[in-house]
Amino acid sequence: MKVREPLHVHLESLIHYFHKIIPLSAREEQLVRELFKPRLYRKRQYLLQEGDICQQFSFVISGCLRMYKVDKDGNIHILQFAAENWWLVDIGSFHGRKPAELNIDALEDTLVLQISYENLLVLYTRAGKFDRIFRVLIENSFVALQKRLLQNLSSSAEERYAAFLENYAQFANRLPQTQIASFLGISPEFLSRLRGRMAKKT
Amino acid sequence: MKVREPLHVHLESLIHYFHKIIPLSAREEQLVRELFKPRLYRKRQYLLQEGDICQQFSFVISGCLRMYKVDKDGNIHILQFAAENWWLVDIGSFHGRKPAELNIDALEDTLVLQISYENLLVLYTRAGKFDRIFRVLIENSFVALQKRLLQNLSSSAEERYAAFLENYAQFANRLPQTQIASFLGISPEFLSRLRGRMAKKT
DNA sequence: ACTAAGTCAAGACAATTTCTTGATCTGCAT
DNA sequence: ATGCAGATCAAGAAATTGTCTTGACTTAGT
Repeated sequence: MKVREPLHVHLESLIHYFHKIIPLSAREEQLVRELFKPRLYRKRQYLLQEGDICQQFSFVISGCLRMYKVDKDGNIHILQFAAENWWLVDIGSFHGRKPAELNIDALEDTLVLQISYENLLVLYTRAGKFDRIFRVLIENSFVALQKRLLQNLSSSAEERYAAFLENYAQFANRLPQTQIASFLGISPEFLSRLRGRMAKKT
Repeated sequence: MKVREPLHVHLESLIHYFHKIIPLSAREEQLVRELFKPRLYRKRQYLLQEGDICQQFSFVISGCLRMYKVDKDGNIHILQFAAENWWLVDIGSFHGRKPAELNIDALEDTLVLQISYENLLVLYTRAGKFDRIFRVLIENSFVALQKRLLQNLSSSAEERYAAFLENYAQFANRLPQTQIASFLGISPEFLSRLRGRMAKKT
């Protein structure tokens, strides 16, 4: 009985990603290479479990993650998906250094590049440019989040699903519908009916 | 979308387990309740990865774990399974405080109670009785290990498999045969043939 | 009373994992 | 040099698990 390929991977996608925000010097690239570590999570594995302190800021190279909250009844509510070139972290726990209320796990086998809290501080200290870069990242996420909240407040399930198909096209054909339903905040059965209806219309 | 039962679980199985070895006082029970933490690992999730220092001594509440070594050719050799009411830890790494050569992962979704190295020291300091309890635990494991080694040195694959069926009956119908083969040190194909043969005989 | 949406249960499909078998190979002991 | 223990590789069958859909019924709001 044998086992898995090695974890030797492209920091390149990440460097390229940063470059698109602000070009990096050779020294800064070097820092990135040193401080981000690749790691493979297999389907269903946790990156973060409720109650633990979130130690890693993750950039997805391949695969797909989800971040969710489990409520008192055991229902799960998905806050975010993250696939190739997305970031994922429980910011509250990571920056507040306190136990997470959220969970993160893998929906597919997923390769990430991670930087630990300590190393992120090092990165900020040694190259101020990353303050800017990460600010931009967070701003983008913030805007997306607001948009999503607004969507939820104002639209019917059908409208939200339609919006999802537009804004998150990459996920629509990739994720099980149970997951999409949980992201939209409806039951999988109802989503199935919605899809039935919508297919008829067109 | 719902999910698994909550992690609030029977410390009771563990307390009961200790009681069978030596009765505990109320204060000692209290220590156990404080120092052991429940945690859910999903199928295929690692509890310990080669190179990391083993931080936790685990008691299985439900599910099943395996501890194994990966050799230079990438072959895996299973040293131990652990199901309900079994303990599992890489003692070398845990007590030696040095990088593990072994891996531990979950063969099923598995709920464990874990005590960290630091807390185990606290436990020993605050209640000497646990020195005794854990000595007994280790002794038992040691004996089982010796027995298994002897078995391996002296028997054919067929005999070893027969012995496995006797001594580890609880695992035989529960684990995939690939895992059993790896535990016995034979190929899954050969195990399949052995089973074929043995079925004919009877 | 109608609509949006939920729950529960069952069946149908799809995908993944596990088991078996055949063919072929190696090493060792007779 | 033949026979047996055991390995490897490939392919298909069988079993298990995960996903999607549908029907029947319920609840809450307008």
